[in-house]
Amino acid sequence: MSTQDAVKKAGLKATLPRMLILEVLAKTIDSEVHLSAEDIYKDLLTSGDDVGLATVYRVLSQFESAGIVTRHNFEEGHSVYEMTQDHHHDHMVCVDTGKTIEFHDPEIEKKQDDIAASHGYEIVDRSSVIFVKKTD
Amino acid sequence: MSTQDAVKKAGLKATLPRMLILEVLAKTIDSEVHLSAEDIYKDLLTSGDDVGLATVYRVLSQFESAGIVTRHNFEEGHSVYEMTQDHHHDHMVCVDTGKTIEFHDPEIEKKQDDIAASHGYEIVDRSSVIFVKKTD
DNA sequence: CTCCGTGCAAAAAATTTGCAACTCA
DNA sequence: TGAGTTGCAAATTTTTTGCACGGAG
Repeated sequence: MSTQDAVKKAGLKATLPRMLILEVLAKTIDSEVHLSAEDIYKDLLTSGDDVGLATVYRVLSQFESAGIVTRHNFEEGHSVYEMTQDHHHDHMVCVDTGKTIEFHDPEIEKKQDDIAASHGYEIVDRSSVIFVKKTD
Repeated sequence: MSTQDAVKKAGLKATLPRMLILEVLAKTIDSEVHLSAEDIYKDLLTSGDDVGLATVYRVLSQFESAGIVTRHNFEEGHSVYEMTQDHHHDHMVCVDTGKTIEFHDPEIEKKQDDIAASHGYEIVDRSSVIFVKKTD
């Protein structure tokens, strides 16, 4: 499914600002870098694309509702976003360098499912962040 | 160790505002409720204790550095705090009711340790939040 | 023409900071 | 006493909202 289709499927018009924002996010898909609204805004300005910051926030919010992007609140005073990927993954954040590493472990998820079930719940979303530092 | 000692050990004076803030947090230790700076501020005002909101923020920040309290960024636009407990635990947040359930699983932590180690890292902190809803 | 979307500016919400007054050790 | 603390107000930072204009069908 193209990004245009994904946007239309969400009941949103495939407008230029929206496509531009998706492009910026798409660039970081493999780099494990997560962008804030401000980051995306600046990136667009630098590229000569005049998109308002309010629009970036509005679009990200719409995309999040549509499941096109995922929002994270790691720890700073702002949210960061990434394009939603097929496979769920957790994050390892280096407290010294800020580097992010994504990982996935079926066993951990299975355990979490079991624990939720034992309390009468089912999981709708997960957010596991491990703060790490290089082993000396 | 008394709360006074904990504060002094952190190199902070055991002042009235600090003790009051700790008391408010202590009340919620068993309820699995997490308070925001604003919550604590209002609680104190209601009790007739005039502590400035800025002081609440400053003190919470100092307590967090000292390891006396733990800050969480579940998902809203603000942080919530709880007194640091001996045993690490993760959180299950009900998306419908906002209820929080704490749980702990050694196997999950072991797996996380292994994964971090395999990347050359060691874990300094964890934050796993599972968003759930009641099974139908 | 109508609706949806956008930019801009103002508003909110959350948190931090400067500074004079105050307090605990 | 005097370094550490506090309250208040002002400043920041992040995000949301109101509104008039603009573009696609």
